[in-house]
Order: sequence, then C-alpha cells, then structure tokens
Amino acid sequence: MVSCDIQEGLGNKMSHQCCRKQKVKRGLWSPEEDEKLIRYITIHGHGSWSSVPNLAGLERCGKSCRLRWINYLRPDLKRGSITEKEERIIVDIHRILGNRWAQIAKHLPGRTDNEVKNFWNSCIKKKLIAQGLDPNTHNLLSDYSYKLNHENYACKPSYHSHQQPTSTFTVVNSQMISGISSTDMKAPLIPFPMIPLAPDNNPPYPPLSHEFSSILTYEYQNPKTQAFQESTASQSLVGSSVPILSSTSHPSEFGMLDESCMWAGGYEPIQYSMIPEKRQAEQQVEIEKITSELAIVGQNMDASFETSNFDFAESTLLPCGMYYNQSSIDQLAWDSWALQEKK
DNA sequence: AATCTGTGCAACCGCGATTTT
DNA sequence: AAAAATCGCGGTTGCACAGAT
Repeated sequence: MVSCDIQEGLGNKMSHQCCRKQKVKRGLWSPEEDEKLIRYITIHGHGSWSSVPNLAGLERCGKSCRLRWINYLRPDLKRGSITEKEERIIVDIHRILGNRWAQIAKHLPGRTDNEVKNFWNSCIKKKLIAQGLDPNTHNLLSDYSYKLNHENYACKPSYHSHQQPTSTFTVVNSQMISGISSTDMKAPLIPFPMIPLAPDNNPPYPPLSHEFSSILTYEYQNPKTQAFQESTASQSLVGSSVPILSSTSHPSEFGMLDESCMWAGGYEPIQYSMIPEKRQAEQQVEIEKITSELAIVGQNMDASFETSNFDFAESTLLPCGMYYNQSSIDQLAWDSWALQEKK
C-alpha cells in the first residue's frame, strides 16, 4: 500500500467532469479511506454515488468511490486467483460475446468486469496467441492456418475455422489434428486442464479432440432447440439447419455445470436424471424458452450451421442432453472447407 | 548492489446510455 | 422536450513489484 504523501502528489490533477466543484484525491486508496467508505455504505447504502464522498467524509469523486466499492470493497467479492474452470468459462463466453467484460463477469459470481478484463489481457490472450489463435476471433492466425493447410495437409482442412465476421464458431477436425506432430506446431505445447473423469453412470465419451492444445474445443448439438426437434420429427436430418456450438468444456462436465456457468448463449442445463421421455411436457416449455433465447443470441452470434451430415444415430447423448459426434464434426469441417474452396 | 525490464492490476478516462430535473 | 446529472462500461495508464542483467 502506498503512503499518503505519495497519494497527495497524485491528487493534484483534477479532470473528472463530476468533481470539478470540489477538491478530490486521486490514486491508490489508503486503508483509512477504505474504512470510511465501507462504514458509510454498510450503514447507509450507496444511494447516489455523487453524494457518497461528502457524506462519507472522503475527498474523492463519486465515480472513484463507486469503482473502489465495486472492484475491491464489496463483501461478496471472490478473492484469490481465477480457477481453471473460471478461465474456461471466460474463454467460452468471450468466443460468443467478445470484449463484453461486464456480461462475462455476470457468469462468474464474485468476479468483477475489471478482474476478468485484466485476466484476459494478462493471461488468456497470451495463451491463445501462443497457440496461434487470434484472441479476438478465436480463429487461427493466418500464417498458422496457412501452414497447417498447405504444408502438412496439402488438400484437406486440417484445422479449419468457419469464417464469419465475428467468428464465434469453430469447427475442428480432430482426426486431422491428432495427426499433427508436436514438432510441426509453431506454438509451444502447453499442458492444459485436467480433464475430469466421466461419472460411472454416464455413457462412454468419445476420445478427446486435439489434446495438444492448451485450450481444448469440443462441438455439440443441442437437441432442445426447435430446429433439432423439427428435423427429428420429420425424420430427415439431411439439409436441416441445427445449431452447433463449440465449447472448451469436456463432454463429461456438462451434466455438472451449474446454471450460471452454462452457455452464455442461454442454453439451460439439464440434470441427467431429468433429460428424456419422462419430461416431454416440461421440455416443450423449455424448448420454447430456449428457442426465444437462441433468437436473441443469434443476433450476437451466427451459431446456426448447415448440418446435413450430422449423424445423430452414431452420436453420444451427453448428460446435459446434447449430442456429441466427432466424426460428424469432422465431416462437417470437410464439407465447410470444400464449400468455401468452391466459392 | 544497482539498474533495467516485464508483468499484473488498481485506478483513471472518456463516452454512450439512462435517469432526473 | 431539453438539459443536466448520474451511471456503467470498455479501453488505457501508470505504479509497484519481481526477476533478469
């Protein structure tokens, strides 16, 4: 903590619109100031932030008080470093929402937007870049992509990204990926997340995709979507358009994620025991809800994708109710790539 | 031991949105 | 309805500290 005389030095300049009328201190907060602010807000609540400094006896502007409270003094803040689970949630949601830190932070109880933003800039960003991924789009950086497509696998999509303006959707061909030796990769290989074991009563999970990566990505179909229901009803999946999402969460985790962690896109988690036929009526209600949520999400992310080759019969139904099928995903990647090559 | 350099993070800034007057 | 005040957000800055030289 910095001594008060240093803070006085920092306090000379005055630029906040809201504090022109009064003399305000800037820079780091002293323990005494913290105490004053905590005491005041604990007793009175913050009310109008602009009046807090006067009432609390602080020579700060309201904006500074608000920031200090929200980012540091609030009692419900979670201390300690960001966990691996939280990190994966941040990556997942960032892929969908981009730099909307406040929105991302809402999915991490006790974390602030500032904390998430700082963690992204100081940690995750570097990890992604080290893997040859663009931290803004989550796609491969261009030279990386070129190397994989042209040097290692001359005519096949080895690690292909579905190209969209705000690429929130990644199709990964894991069979190709697993064939790439670590020495071919430009980025250092970083061991990542401990993958939790699947619970005993769950179906056998498919092999992990591209384990070389420090940020693993898996693809899922959500059978609760309206598109899925319709295509299933017509018993024809060919040509159907069913949303696929990618996630850094391993299939085995889906049955366990709590609501606040589940898909930023608004997918509702379902307990394993609650999934199937027994709850058809309830599911109808859920489907309607999710469909409307997806419509909102769709404005932010173009998650829908032509899935004419998704083989549901050979897919694994996960505890959360999503289907997982790596070979279909691979085929999808190939089709997508071929389609774009044709254009 | 002194200096330099890189990193993490708390705090600030500016701006747009919302609310109040 | 318009202006002013306030809030909330994302980007940026700069300080403190640790490790390297």
